[in-house]
Amino acid sequence: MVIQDLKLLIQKALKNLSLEAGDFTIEHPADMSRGDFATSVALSLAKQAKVNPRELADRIATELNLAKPSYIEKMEVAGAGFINITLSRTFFAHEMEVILKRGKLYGSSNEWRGTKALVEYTDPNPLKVFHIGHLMSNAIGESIARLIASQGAKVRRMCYQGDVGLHIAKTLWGIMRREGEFPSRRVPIADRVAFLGACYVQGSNAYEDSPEAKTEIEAINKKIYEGSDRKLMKYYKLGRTWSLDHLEGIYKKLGTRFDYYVLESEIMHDGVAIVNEYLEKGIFEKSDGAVVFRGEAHDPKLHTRVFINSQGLPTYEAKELGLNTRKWKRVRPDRSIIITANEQSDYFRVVLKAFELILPEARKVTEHVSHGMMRFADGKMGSRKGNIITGESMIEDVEKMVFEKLVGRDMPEKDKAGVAEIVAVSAIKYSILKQTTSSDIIYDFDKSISFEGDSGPYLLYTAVRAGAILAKADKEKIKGKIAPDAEPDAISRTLARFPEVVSRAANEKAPHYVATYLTELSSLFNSWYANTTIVSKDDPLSPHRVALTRAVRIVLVNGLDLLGIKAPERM
RNA sequence: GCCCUUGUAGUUCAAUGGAUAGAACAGGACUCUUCUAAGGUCUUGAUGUAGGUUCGAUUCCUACCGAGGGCACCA
Repeated sequence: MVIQDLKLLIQKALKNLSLEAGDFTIEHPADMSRGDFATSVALSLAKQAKVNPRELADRIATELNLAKPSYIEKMEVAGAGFINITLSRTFFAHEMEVILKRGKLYGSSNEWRGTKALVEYTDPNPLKVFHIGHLMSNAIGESIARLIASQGAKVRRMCYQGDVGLHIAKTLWGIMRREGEFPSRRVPIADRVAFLGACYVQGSNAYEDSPEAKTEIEAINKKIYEGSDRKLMKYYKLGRTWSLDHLEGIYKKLGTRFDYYVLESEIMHDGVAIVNEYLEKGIFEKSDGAVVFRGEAHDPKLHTRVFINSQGLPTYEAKELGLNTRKWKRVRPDRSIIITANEQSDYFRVVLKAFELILPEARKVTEHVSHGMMRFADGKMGSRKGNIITGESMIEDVEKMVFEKLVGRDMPEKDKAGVAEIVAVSAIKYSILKQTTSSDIIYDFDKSISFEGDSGPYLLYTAVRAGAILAKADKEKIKGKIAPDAEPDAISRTLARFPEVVSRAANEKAPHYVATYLTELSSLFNSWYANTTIVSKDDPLSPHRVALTRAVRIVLVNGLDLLGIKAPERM
């Protein structure tokens, strides 16, 4: 990448001037008209050199210009002592050719080559609804997986599903209360799963409101752990199968394919064994009949957590140890990334500290990436009210809204449902991925998800438009051809930055850099589109414009793909 | 009480320690005989408070104020 070359160039110039290079950065000027790159190295070195920054910048610029490579148009001093660097038109002509040539591969690199990365995300619970948190985890995890894969990492996706624990017992308690209503196989799967979700709500409310119910639910929990009650196990296994089948449909819609599925029930015994083993070694201790880990003994910012409860059952903590030990044994990743909501951040700090004492080499490669929660503009949606917006209902609602917009569009009726799904998923995913993953998302139920402006559909619309232009160019037999002497415009300059944006997004596990970038590119393209006739038989500039349009389309589609968003042909 | 995260236009979000803090939505004014108007053009408007570090702070540090989350047998 150019940026590395520039850095070397500047380092050499500094050395020739006998200046200590130190750590300096090369950035993009806020205003593109100033140049493609800028460095403030003169400003930071001025003090050491005991000269005024402007003079120093002049000296550095002069030195730089002595060995100016051909891909640079000019390097000049501006402002208080910035050195602005503008790349040459041949550079951009070449870069545009690279985009057209690499196509789908443009933006990928081998920065992460040799790294095997395991990404765990989504993590829904069978017998419970797929809620918005799972949607967020899925959107973010999928995008991070794609980003690091694009940089050459070998990526494995894992989904960890909680099929044991108190939440399951709550659902089963509800089922036992409504045994007569238990749906048959003839009922559509979505309705069967909705029944399970309703049973969970009932059980969950009862658990909090009634001490008797609480005791009953705890007893059910124990029975499931032991597998002792035949009737209970029948409903449990049936419900679990339905849930998992149903979830599979959601993953497909969202564009995720997992390489590994791990159920809590598969690793909980491992978790118990690990805790018991290290209980003897003194890492865990008994307290009030439970087995706990004293986090604060290792780090004052940590706290005590229960790994095995006083009934002898593993908590989420013990299972987590089982899971991560299995990851290490089965997959042996170089990077193990776990994506969950930030309400689990402190929990993970404690559990990972325990894990560090048990399997240090595995802990070293494990990191927890937390994302914010989705909150609602019109007050919180309490899960107890039963009228919560679930991940599924959200997709459905948005799909309906998109479908309505499609009425009267020049498009075959049979294609509309598919397009509505793509557009709806793009709207939801973009709204999650456009902002820093760590902060909460405010979901305004009245406005719902915008299809205008800074949105997923805006990006799709831009890509579709570019596609329509290319189709027209084909029809009129205008072949795209980059003009080597074309004046580089904001679009080409922006296009050429794509690989850098992707690399940064991957390294920082921050998809929003890509989302923001795509919106900026779309805005530039739409503006250009509005006052430029791209396809025009008589215009000698047309082939260049068509080629540029193709490059825009390639980058948009590639960028959307990195966000886990499909681009439709029409919309 | 302690810990974590977080405070930027009316609202929802951007801004690898750099130059004039960018968008979108909402409001106002325009814009389809032309490649998809889910578009484009113009327009009003912001860094919680007080210090500190720095040539330079929205960004780093400290305190305060506000918001969200977490802190033993849920996940």
